[in-house]
Amino acid sequence: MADRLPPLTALRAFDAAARHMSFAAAAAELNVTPAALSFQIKSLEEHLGQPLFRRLTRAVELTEAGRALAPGTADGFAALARAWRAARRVGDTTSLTVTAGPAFTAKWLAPRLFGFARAHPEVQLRLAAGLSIMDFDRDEVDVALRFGYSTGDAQDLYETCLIREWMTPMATPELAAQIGSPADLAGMTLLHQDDTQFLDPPGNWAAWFRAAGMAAPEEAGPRFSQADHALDAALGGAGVVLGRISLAQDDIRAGRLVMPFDLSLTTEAHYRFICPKGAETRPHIAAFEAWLHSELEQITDLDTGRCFVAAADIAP
Amino acid sequence: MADRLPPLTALRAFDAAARHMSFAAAAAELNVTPAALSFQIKSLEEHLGQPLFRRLTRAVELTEAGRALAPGTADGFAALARAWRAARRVGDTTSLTVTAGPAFTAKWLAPRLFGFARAHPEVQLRLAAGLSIMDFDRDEVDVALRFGYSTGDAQDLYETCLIREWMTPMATPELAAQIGSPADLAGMTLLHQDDTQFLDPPGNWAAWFRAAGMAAPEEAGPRFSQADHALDAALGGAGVVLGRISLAQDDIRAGRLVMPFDLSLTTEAHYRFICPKGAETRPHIAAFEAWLHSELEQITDLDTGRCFVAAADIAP
DNA sequence: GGCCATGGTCAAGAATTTCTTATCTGTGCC
DNA sequence: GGCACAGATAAGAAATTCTTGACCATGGCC
Repeated sequence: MADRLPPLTALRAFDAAARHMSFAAAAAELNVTPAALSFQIKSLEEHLGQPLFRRLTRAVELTEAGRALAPGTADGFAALARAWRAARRVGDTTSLTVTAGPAFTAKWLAPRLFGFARAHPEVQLRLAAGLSIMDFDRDEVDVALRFGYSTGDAQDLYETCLIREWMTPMATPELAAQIGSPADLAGMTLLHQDDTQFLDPPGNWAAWFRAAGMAAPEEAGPRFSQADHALDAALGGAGVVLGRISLAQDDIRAGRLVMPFDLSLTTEAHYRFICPKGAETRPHIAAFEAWLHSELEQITDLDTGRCFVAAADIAP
Repeated sequence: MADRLPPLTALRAFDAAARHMSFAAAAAELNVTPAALSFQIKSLEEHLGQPLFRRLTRAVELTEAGRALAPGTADGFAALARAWRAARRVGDTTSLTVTAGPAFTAKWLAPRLFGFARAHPEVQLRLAAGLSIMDFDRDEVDVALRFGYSTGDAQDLYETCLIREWMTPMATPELAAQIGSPADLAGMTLLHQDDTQFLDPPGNWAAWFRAAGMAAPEEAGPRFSQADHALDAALGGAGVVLGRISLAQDDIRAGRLVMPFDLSLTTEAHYRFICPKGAETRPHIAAFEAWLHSELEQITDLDTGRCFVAAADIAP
């Protein structure tokens, strides 16, 4: 019984007092009179059996017991507040926070967001670019768009596949004019990106050259940690990139980049739409998913006439 | 203001209900009637604006909002409970939890604990061997004994130096009989330990040989992650260990190990007594610290007649 | 089919907690 | 000395939380 928690209101009063190091300020924060706060602290100290604050003449300071208690209450109430915000978000159909990788955000999502905003003016969309965010409650995110393999072991997640990705060499029209056969690439600057490197099998130049039936030239040329930077470099004429179609779509259609070969590398990795199970039925999330699917469908035009080789089939 | 926390009693009721997935069981845990619990949940749902549980015929299940809230409340209340236990511990003068490294626990602390228990029968001592434990509140530890450098930047810690450590070759009397000069060691099995390796400069065989004015023989021989295991191996006649005097004290006095050379390596690293600032005045902690100091004083006998070289002075 | 046990809900009044008002104390500062 | 400040105390008021003693729906059992 001695381990059971003391009255929570008293704990909260202590937390506020410890944060402000002032009973008066804490009382103001909690919208109560200083007298009430003083009473709460006193009752908590009685529960504990020893004082938590040392009352100095016009300030208070924590006793050792108070110092032991304060960080934990701060953590505890912060966790409760975060949880409560997460629960409130569930009922909120006016704002929608989406996290996606930086490359996809820059090259695909951001340019199209205006379309979604026009179709759904009632929804306030917020983007959080980054790869690491994955705790929906903690990070206050509603939807995650991720490139990779479906783990399948996430029980409480709703997950759908958005598009099948494929990769092929891409370059500016001027540069592409000098390319006749895959062998020509050996003499050119190849741009590498790290973020398809982690795939197994990796979707990199070596894999593409194997698919083309030739040995890969020595690994050289600049490396980029983000695919969009590699693509931007190619747009500037810096070299040939093994581009991801999802990211390059707009540049291809606009003629800023061309694909000199039909040969395209496919991979088991997909773009996936992920949200907490049950969230997919909330109207604004359902609307966003539907919009994504309809927008991404257009990408399949570019599939026609291409020759696909799966990275898994040509693994060394 | 919508972000402000709802009534905490209601949150706690929800937490219990979510953990048990049963209102009746939650009510029993909190020592209230099911009606009271039902009322609390309902009031929480009103605060949130949507239901947290779906009431099935003879069970309840969480809604999406409930699933978003539940893990956070569990974390939050666990943090509060931990903090409260930590605060209670401060007023408790009957039990004392000490953490020390595994080697020091095995070779020095544990054999002497009986003496402390006899001198202070009112204190219940608990040992927690391990190197990683350092959060006094989180891990519910009162005192830590650590070997290493004083960081000095820990504002809210009380820290005193227990002993100056030194190292010298040690072996069984039989094995030591074959050792005349440092050069003889080259042909023998040297036992290595990893836990003085991290020191800077490291307190290892290479350093001792440098101090002895000769090149270290090739790094060979068994390695131990814990110093007490290396010492135990030496006691079994497996080889020569560069032993730490604090750990070997008893074996040296008993004649189970001998030190064939006067040459001893000292280091800037110390054994330190560490506790939260202010805790050092609590009677049972003060008693323990005093006892440690008086016990460790005896070790200085072994200093007489030895030749000390600081590891820092002979760094390569 | 009827009955009972189970698990949750509701409403009213009781009990307890929590808050306010008003007054008081000690200390530093002008 | 007197004032302002920061907190403490006491008594009564307000709010909350709880219990009692109903009720309801459902599934299993005889």
